[in-house]
Amino acid sequence: MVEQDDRLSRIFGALADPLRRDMVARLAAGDATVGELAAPYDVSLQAVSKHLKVLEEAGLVRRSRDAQRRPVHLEAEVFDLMTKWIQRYQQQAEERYQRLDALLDRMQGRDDTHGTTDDTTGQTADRQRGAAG
Amino acid sequence: MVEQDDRLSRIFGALADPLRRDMVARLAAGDATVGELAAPYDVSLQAVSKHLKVLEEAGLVRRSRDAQRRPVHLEAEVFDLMTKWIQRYQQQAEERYQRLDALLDRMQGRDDTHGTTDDTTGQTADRQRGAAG
DNA sequence: GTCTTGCTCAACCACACGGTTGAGTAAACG
DNA sequence: CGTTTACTCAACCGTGTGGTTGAGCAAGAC
Repeated sequence: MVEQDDRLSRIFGALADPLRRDMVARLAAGDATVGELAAPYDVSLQAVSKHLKVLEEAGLVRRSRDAQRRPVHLEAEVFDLMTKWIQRYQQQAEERYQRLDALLDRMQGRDDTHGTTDDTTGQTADRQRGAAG
Repeated sequence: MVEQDDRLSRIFGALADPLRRDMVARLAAGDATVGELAAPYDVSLQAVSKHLKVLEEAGLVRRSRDAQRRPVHLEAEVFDLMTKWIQRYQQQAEERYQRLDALLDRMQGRDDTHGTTDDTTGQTADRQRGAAG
């Protein structure tokens, strides 16, 4: 679990950089060499190589060997890991809204104690600490 | 475009930290105050406050006011932005695989010279497709 | 062999990040 | 009023990140 936690951190961290995100976008269209990836940008080849290392350590990319070239390949499966994480909490939040709406409806229909809308979730407490991912 | 680029960087950057990801997970279950969020962790309240600022600037979270308390609320819509970004390139990569597969099938049916099979994308290609296939 | 190409590794530098402590602020409580 | 609660802001500090240049290495070209 902690292992995947670290993996997610690497993945999100890797995609936090616009240049790296750009590279991922480019690689989605097809494999490319380091030089080709570096070409559109105003940075050194070494910098691009570093970025690729970050992407590789995050498991987003794989580097192979072809003579003196280093073709880079996008590892698309990693996206699933992110999507799963996101959807989990997105769904949880949505369900909470639905419960909140239902509660508000019921209160309006029956009683009208007072208008403080917050605190309706059983107050801010940690009734449900299902954290960790 | 650039504006959203920056936004995505902030979002991914915010989620690159396991503690912040944990907070998001907690907030998906319901709003909480800073103190409540800080409680489970072994860091100072100031550190947690800083983390919340990062999440806020990424648009993942909103802080309001309730007396001296600062209830934190998860802004779930942001997930859509991420999901869109991910799915876009995920889909693009998958389509590429399908095209590649189709090409390889056609070649096996006709000829078997595995010379320059690649280049279906116009980029430098190497025809190794190991993982997600 | 030597040269060139395509890349990585190493060292360095400025700056951002995550943590700390200490001080300050806003609202409730006595 | 002063105290307590709940927090933010400011300053500092070690470490990580993104950039640079310079050196080195593997493989094809000559």
